[in-house]
Amino acid sequence: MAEHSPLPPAIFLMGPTASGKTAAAIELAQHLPVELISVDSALIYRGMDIGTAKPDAGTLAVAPHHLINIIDPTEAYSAAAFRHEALALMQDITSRGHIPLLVGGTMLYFQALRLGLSDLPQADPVMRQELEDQAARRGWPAMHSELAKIDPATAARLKPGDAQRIQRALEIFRISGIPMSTLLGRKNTQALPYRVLPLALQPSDRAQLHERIATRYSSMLNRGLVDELRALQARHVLHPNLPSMRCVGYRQAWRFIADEIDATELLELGIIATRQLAKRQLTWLRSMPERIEFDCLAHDLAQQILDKVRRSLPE
RNA sequence: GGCUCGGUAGCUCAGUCGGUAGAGCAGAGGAUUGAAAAUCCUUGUGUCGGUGGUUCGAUUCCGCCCCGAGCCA
Repeated sequence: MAEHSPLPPAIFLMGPTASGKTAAAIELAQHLPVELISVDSALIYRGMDIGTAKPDAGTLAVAPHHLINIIDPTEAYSAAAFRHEALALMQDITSRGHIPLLVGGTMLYFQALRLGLSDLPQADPVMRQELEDQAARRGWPAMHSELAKIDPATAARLKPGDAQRIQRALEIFRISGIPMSTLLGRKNTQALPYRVLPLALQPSDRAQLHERIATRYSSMLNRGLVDELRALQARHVLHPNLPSMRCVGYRQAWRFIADEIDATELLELGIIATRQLAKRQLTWLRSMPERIEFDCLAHDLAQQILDKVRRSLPE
């Protein structure tokens, strides 16, 4: 461990959806020389504002967030792209004498930043389509057996029903000729050159977070989530399988517009999907070592975080 | 008031030709390397509405009662 080079500080503010991350981050930005980087796989989309609970223009003017509104809903993003861009931004911010404050709920992105990613070939839409077509003919279990022949370790790790990961493993092999497990096994320590303060927002009472989620989703619908999606559909060529259209809330709104579900189901299913998202995010958080926990239901959450950050970053 | 159909897991329901019951959803837990707000895995004991009767044995058959929906008066 090279703890002699004084690493510059960085703050991670991680929490499930509806935990009040954004409000806390904005509070910090008003008192400390921080710059915000959004760590959120949904806030990246331009035009997807209501359903992603994106801070409004006024808020963004006061507290600018990097990595918000960077691509159209027709495009795809990735953990690798995030890592690349976030690292560059962190360097810029640090060179300006500021502290990078990474806020969000996409835990894979946080992990990719902190632990790095292996050197894998990037996604190839043509190859994926090919694999998709083959799977449609032969079924995913057959694709899983094919994977078992070329990469037994990965096949053993993946469940035969996990189409997405089986597809990725096959894609990696067909592009590079090397099994995914081999590539993942290569030494690849890309330690993050920052002293990270990992703050985790978790609810002391899950039921209360669930209520907050229900209220918030209901208000998203009142504020025109469905119309927002209609506008996007008019402006772009969209498909329900696009990553953007699989975002919680939008997926359900799509089904409502397609007349598959009624307004009652739209509300109900959207709330359920959001709760399940929060749950998955909490699973990630629990598995993160050395996190500093806060109860996101505390009324003085922002103040607590501010105090903690001040104590941890002696200038 | 009479008739009919219902009352089984938090919800929607299946089922037991009589041997105390199981799916989907929800909830909970877990995995997670270029789609991650994605994708996948694990996890089901509940006075089978109540009460009498028949029976070795009733959630199942019969009687009565309660509750809900519908139809007829």
